[in-house]
Amino acid sequence: MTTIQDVARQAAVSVSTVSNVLNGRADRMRPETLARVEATIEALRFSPSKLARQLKTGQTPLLGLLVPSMANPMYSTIAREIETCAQEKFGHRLLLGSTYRDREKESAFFEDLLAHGVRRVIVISSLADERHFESAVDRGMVVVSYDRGATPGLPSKVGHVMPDNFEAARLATRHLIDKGHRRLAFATVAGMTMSRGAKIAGFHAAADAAGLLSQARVLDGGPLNEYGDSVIAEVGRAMALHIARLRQPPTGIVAISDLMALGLMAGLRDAGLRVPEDISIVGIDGLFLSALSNPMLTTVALPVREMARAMVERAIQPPAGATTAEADKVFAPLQLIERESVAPPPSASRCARAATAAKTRAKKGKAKP
Amino acid sequence: MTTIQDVARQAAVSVSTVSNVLNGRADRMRPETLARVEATIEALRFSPSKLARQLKTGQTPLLGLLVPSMANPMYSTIAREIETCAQEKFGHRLLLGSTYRDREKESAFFEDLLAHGVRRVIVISSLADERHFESAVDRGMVVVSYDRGATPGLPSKVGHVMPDNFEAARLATRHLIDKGHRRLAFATVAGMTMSRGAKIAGFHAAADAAGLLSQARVLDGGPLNEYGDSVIAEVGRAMALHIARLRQPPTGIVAISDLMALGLMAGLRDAGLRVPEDISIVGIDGLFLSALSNPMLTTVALPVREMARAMVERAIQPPAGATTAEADKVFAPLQLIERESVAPPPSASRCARAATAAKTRAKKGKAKP
DNA sequence: TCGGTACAGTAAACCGATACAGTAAATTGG
DNA sequence: CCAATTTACTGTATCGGTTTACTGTACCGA
Repeated sequence: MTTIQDVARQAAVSVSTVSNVLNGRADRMRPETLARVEATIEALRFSPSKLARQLKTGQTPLLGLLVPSMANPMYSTIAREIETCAQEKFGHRLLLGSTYRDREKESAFFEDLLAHGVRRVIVISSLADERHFESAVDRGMVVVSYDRGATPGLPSKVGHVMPDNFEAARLATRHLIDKGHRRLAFATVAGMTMSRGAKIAGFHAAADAAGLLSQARVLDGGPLNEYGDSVIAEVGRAMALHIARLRQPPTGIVAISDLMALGLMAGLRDAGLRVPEDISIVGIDGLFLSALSNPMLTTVALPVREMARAMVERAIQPPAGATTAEADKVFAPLQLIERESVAPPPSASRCARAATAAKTRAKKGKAKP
Repeated sequence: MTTIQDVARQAAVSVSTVSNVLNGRADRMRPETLARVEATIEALRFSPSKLARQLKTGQTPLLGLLVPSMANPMYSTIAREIETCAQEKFGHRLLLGSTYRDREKESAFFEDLLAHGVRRVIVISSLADERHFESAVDRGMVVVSYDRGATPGLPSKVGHVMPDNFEAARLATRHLIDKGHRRLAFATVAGMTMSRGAKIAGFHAAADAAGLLSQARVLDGGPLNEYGDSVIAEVGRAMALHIARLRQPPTGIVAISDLMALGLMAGLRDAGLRVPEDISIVGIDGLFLSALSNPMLTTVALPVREMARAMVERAIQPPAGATTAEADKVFAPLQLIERESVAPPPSASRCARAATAAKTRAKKGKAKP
């Protein structure tokens, strides 16, 4: 590899001068010197080692990104937006890691980033405490966290960006209510996100506003296994079987995420129930994949690109004094995308009929008369 | 940040000794010195700067990974396997980039990697020529490419790992033929992968073996737009509309990828055709998402983990003399996963009936009597 | 007692940049 | 005309490690 010394020698100037050229301090030299150095750089196809530069300046154009699993389409979508934004606006590349929601892996990643000199990280995590983030901040890192709020009252050192989860769930739930549903459920998974609470609150708020609180229940699919994320759909699938066996199953279900909704739909079908005729489903996320399902999933789309931009900006250009008490950035522009997975609930009679039919079909789940 | 000097001072030894401890040269010192240094490292929570180390050694524990788009579930699945393997087996982290199948972005990424001192890259690309890879190899990089073969005859400097695409397509096609299909099609997208050719050949080979070559056609959905990848499904969807309008539509379709298959199924449904009753579909990839579709997609699963492992190994521990003529690594353990999207073709009479029915349903595509 | 060999550890050059202090020559001012 | 300033550079310490060559003992056999 050609170095700055090679350029200096070739152009018959000192390395300092070459360095000045590289760093845009052209005012300190004659135009002809500048031209000569630039020509030499061009001729030698010289590109300064970011490494050596970083060792001296302590700055590296790298952004760490921690996700529970890249194989989860929601996270890979966010990751792509983050990467594009970081790259195009700030010339940063991405150092990516999957944590499988494991504290050890998460800490190890932070240590590695520190050792690599990376000082800005965006983390999507569900772990309850963020002390390991804070300790990283103490060691000079800028940390931005997605989809978790600061503990109220406690000023946090890490930035927080999240969608308006409360509103998203409320919107989804109200859509169901507007279509006539009375028996509602919210389908979730233990420990999946920190935002679970806000979504459940939104679900309850919508139910309450319609006087349906007593008929609104939260269904928990239990904790995720190690491979964590692509597997959420399987949890939804299993939960659907449980739902189908209920004496009074809900007629409208809000899923914590699109992947969960997709799993739920598959499981309902396994159980011989039809969506939306027997049960309506609405997701939260707005994955492009949810437009491909059968029936096409009705969902509340989150402003992914905007949130990605906000995270990157907060990570790379932290506002002054950002490390002390800082308001969470909440993104509101939610969009309910009405597709096919929601319909009015079955009438009482139809409902009974459906239940009978379901039992007949349950043997081998081809949902056709 | 604490440095090696801090440790040396604290432990009352020279930095060389600390360095020796760090690099496992314990034989050069008394056990008690070793213990003292180790204790100090522990106490100071010292972690050597990978940066400084790399500047000296020229080695960095970073692996570059270039994909067309992280939002494509197939690539994010591969990426996850690559990351896990690189991390667990070699302690390498991933520097990830999306290229959107753009030559400029691809070259820029290589330049950046070089400047960052990263010397090993895995690239998933569809660009026709790999000259920019080769030039990177000349500058000291180890490049491994997925899903493209070396130009036969020309010894390549880059490693090649790929599934047995020919066999995958052949398997998928034969499955259709075994189920009684005669009118076959292969659904693809222009420029999507370099492996298109092998898949088409496998498709033709299976058709030929059954004497069906004249009834086997290749359907091309045209080139992808800039956002490239999550959009393949949309191409499939559009293509389905075209297929539905054909005078003699195929009864069995092999899709170049699962995402394409998913789009095809959605589009066929839009057009009022039923899968598998009217048309059977089989995908290639084995995405976990394809188990969630309705009907569940029959697909040929690729050995993702094994391929990921091979790529990582080839990138991090290149065999001696690997830069000269090297055989492509082809992975054969393919698995046909039979699910619901394939059934025997409609009989002639049923077929006509279906066509009529399709027209009736075509207004608003609720595929139910 | 001497030369040779382990042993235990150190000093210093080096990796490729940046940046600050310094310097020689040209220009300016009074 | 000479000191002061500006212009246009250069020399070198520095970032935080690794590594090679070297040093000073202690021990050994002859």
